[in-house]
Amino acid sequence: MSRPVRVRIAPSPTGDPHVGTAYIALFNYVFAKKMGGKFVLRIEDTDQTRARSDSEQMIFDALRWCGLSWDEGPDVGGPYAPYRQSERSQHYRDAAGTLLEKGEGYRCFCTEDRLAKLRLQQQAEKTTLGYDRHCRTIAPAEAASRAAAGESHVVRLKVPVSGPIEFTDKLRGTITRDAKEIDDQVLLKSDGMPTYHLANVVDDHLMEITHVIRAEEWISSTQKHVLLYRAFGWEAPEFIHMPLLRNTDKSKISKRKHPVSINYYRDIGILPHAFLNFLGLMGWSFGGDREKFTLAEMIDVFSWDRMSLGGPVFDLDKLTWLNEQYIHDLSYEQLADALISWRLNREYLVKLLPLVRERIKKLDEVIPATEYFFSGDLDLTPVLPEMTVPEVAPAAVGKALLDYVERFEARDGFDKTMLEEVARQWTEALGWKTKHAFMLLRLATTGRKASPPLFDTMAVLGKEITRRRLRSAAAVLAKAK
RNA sequence: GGCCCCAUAGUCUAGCGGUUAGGACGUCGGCCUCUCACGCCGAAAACAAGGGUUCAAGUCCCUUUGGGGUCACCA
Repeated sequence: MSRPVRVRIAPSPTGDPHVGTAYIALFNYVFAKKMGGKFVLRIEDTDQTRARSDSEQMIFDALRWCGLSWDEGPDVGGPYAPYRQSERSQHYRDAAGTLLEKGEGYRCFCTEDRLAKLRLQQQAEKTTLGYDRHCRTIAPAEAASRAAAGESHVVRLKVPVSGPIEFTDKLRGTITRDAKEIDDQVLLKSDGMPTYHLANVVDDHLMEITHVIRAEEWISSTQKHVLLYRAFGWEAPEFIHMPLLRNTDKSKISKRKHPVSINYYRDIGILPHAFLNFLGLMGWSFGGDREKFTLAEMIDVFSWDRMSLGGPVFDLDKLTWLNEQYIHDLSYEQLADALISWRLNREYLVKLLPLVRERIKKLDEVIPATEYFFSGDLDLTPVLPEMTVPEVAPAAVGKALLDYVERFEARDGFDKTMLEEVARQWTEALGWKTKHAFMLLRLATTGRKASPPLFDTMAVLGKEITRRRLRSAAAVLAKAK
């Protein structure tokens, strides 16, 4: 393959900027730079039910904070624009039309209800799961007229009934699955939007992506993508599936068990270089016992044969140690700058001073009064005895805290109005007295019985710190007796 | 459960047929020191199991076990 190297990171704007996105972005970036190629950022926002309005910008900001930049993307443009899938609908509709014409795809009119029943039945009979190809035999002309009459439908891929489908993964060699294990994947949803499978193949082809570097979780659907390239008559890119970052229990890293937002690491005072360096240690090694290295050095020596494939556990202790090394290397001037760009700045002070001005009599009181605004994790031991709700077991109190987190996670943004609204609904659902519920939140988020107004405080602390403190409190309570 | 991926200390990893299995985090001990931290020195700690192949296996092959992923009109 002599085409110029083009790789992409394709995050979905469905929540907070994910550490896995940074991880995969890093390796895409490094490989692109190593090969003198281009690194593209493409937003995969085809799921309108899950899309969050503030998510896309947070992804840009978070990746830039890491020190990664892209040659083409929604915000910087480029020769293959647009880079937002929601703005590329016509491409996917055209592609689906092509498949229909070629007889490689077909319209499916099955209702969600029918599919749900089918799934239940298959579970009961313990037969292989998957679509039963009910609509595959409808004559194309009939299907076309039903569609023209406005009947709701999707477009599915006509997967071969059997036969081995294989592809080569650069890190793992040939991976084979039999077509009979693969069901007829939905390509175009009834709302006219493509699924990931269609969109990524169409876009990777149109954007002339040469190497698809993505997480291991995609391995099992790669055969579908190969089938799609084949159906279109397009050359498939090379596939490189990275290992998955893991929780301490080895499962795929997840927000219930581990901080996954890049912003969390930023907010607790991890330096971007340390963060990127640490991600570079996950599954990859520099060689020669070297653990501390810059992005430029990583690019310089980069090679895929230094990858190991066991899923690496994201170890906060080691990240913290590495961060310490970076901090100690900083000059005092640089450290001052780092602190200022972190939280010791006018912007943050202006945010929190409205909460403390009435509470101080002399300037010297501001630091002690706001200490928890500048901390990551708190030591809750001193206030643990206070963290009770009458008639409720500590473990249940902890669970309730988790429930509150779930509730605000489900909402856009992170402002005091939303936080209070959610808290009041939550309190009511629990049947607790407001003063007990709110004191609990106060103790968990500030470690103190007295604080500025709770929801203002949470808003200033930010989502990451707030979430982490509430989860930590829940964990402590779960262990309490 | 079917299919697929993976497998060196608690964790991140080096190793690419012949090593006393190396480094790092963490843990423990000591030194340094006005305290703490840093730093330095040291210790415990690993090739999942069983079969092959080979003069020789952590390294190659097979099986088992274990872990993970995936089975959506989510990505």
